[in-house]
Amino acid sequence: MKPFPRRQSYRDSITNVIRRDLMSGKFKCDEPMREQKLATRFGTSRGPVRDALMQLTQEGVLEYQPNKGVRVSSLLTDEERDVVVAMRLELEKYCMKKFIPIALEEDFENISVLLERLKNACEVASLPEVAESDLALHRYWVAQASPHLESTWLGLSVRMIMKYSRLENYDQAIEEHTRIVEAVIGRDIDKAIYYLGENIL
Amino acid sequence: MKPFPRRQSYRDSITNVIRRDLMSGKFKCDEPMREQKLATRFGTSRGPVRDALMQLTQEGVLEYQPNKGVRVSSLLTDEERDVVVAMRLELEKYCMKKFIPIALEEDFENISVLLERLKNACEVASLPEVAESDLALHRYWVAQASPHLESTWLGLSVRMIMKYSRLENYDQAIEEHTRIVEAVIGRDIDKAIYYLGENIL
DNA sequence: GATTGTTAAATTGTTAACAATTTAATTGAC
DNA sequence: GTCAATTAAATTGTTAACAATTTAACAATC
Repeated sequence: MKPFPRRQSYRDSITNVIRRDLMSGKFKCDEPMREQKLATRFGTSRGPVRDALMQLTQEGVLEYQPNKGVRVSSLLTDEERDVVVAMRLELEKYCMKKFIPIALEEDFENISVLLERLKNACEVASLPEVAESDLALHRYWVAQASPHLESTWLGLSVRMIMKYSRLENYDQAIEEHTRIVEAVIGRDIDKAIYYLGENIL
Repeated sequence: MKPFPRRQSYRDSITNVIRRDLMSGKFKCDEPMREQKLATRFGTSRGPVRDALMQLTQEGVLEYQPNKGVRVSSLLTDEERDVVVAMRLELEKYCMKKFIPIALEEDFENISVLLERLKNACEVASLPEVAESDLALHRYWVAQASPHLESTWLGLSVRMIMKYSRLENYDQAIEEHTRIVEAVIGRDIDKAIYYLGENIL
């Protein structure tokens, strides 16, 4: 028996931190991401940093050029964003349809916790926290319904948020997500999907 | 002045080779991908191999578990595949709409070359070649219309092909793509999108 | 002053060695 | 013989050094 199951790998924690920084606009667009600089910041070698940068490149928030490293990806056009929104909605609707019938009481509890976290973040008005807890909530039913498509979903969602953030309207965010969660717990698929459509745009 | 512009990095070439192997079913499902084994096969160290495996993980064709490496991802369910197909079609329709008005004569020539390559692959009845040239053709207008969404498109397309390959009907593949290309060269957006919808499913 | 060529610095690409973890094999007790 | 604990092997995670490439600085030429 092990004292602790395991800690999150450097790769993942670095990826998450950088992604959060990107979503909260900490880096300018087209700004190059220097491996060594990040490595010293995180207190590791360049290896895990390279892994993280690569993962974020695949998610589409960074752009890679051979021998030149990665830069912050230029934002989607409005049209491209519309397409991304449509794809994400298609995916998430499917997951919701799948999730509600198989959800357990435990799932409802977990979702409630995530909703509370989102509310707190909104009240503190901390944009990066709001973005993260928003994604964490949606991610829950995606992961439960279709782990295969979780990474696909993440890529779409992060880019959607980066392009234009409706998140800044905190009251609305709370209201929308409360409605969704209520519908989920009431196992009302149609209602849940409807509110999802109002939230994802 | 350099003698040669530059060769493709190990990372990319290894990624492409493994992806092709995966699409042509060279690896069994759930089979673990050993880094050292692949490294010796490609004559490199584990570094570039790890990069390639990570990229394919993000595309969704491999699955990663911390400290356990990656395995061939289990196939999508029929339902999941339907969702992926819908998303890819949404994306590719948009690209086609965008591409046709801005396409140059040069683009038409390139597309024709890609179509010929596909025809040849079909006549030789080489599944991996067919899959690759099929993707290369579609990829062309995606990359031209929206480089931002190219990697998103690639992930969806590869998984779609892996799950169930209509490609084995070679005559049909030739016919479908010939129709699409003709519509593109005739700058007939509606027709191109229509045939696209018949091909992507 | 602008342009080209050359050198130096910075950055990424790759490698091999070492650390940590997981998996397999072996041993020992019952 | 079965099961658990221990050891050994295999595999992944991380690091630091080196190679290749790009970028910047600088000098030379016109």
